[in-house]
Amino acid sequence: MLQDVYPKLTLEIMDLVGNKWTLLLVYQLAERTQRFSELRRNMAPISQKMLTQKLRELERYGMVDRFVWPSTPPKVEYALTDLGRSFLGAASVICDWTRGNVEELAAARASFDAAAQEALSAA
Amino acid sequence: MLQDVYPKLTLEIMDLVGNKWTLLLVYQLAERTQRFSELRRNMAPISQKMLTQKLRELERYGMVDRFVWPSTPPKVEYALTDLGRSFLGAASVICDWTRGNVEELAAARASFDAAAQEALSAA
DNA sequence: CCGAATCCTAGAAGATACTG
DNA sequence: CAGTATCTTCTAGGATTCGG
Repeated sequence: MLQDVYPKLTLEIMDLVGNKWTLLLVYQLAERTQRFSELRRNMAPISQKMLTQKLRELERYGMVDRFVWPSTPPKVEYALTDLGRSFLGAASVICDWTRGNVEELAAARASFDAAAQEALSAA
Repeated sequence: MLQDVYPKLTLEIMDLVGNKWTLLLVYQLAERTQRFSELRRNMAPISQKMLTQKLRELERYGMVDRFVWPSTPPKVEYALTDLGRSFLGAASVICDWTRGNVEELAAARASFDAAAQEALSAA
């Protein structure tokens, strides 16, 4: 039965992609290993707190590796793991789907909103 | 440049799958056309409000069709559109990925949490 | 039966200030 | 440089009530 299998699964997926930054962060790290400050620039306007938090989450999921260079000033690099790259492969399918259907989605929304507007003015 | 293309895209994706119910609802409707009350049973413990809200969203995105039978008592059926089925194809790739890696993800979390715990007790 | 309207709360996310 | 700590704001989501 579908609903016995997917509830837990979808909740797991929400943890992975169900927020504003995670997917974008994975895409960013896919380009190359980056330091914290680089990431912050490239992910602007993300806050320090959010970036730290999302990086920890991804590290916890085994999708990102964290390398600390014990120097002064401190230097920390983040890189995608194999699991992270594997995830990116799957996630990019929806990204591509969305990109391929972005106009159709926009048209559907516009049509829906227009109908709602008309129903409103009819009343 | 990646970050010029994907921010808007990922936000669009968050609208689609970045919440607790949407993905599961699409999976549920993929099985067959269903009435509101059927859906509510099958999606338990979803609230009426959430179900209505998510159905409207999906309808607005052109992924779900809504058929009203003007009878007493009222009867309303919901069905996936072609676009909805197309989306399901893309979304199922992440679902399958997650299902295929659920143990690896759990192991990574356990390992991360154990390390954090150890660091804590060392202090 | 289907769903709109209202109220309420937990947790997500932002802003700011401070530290090794 | 790479965080942590704290405070505030915002919103998703649940509970409940009412209507056609």
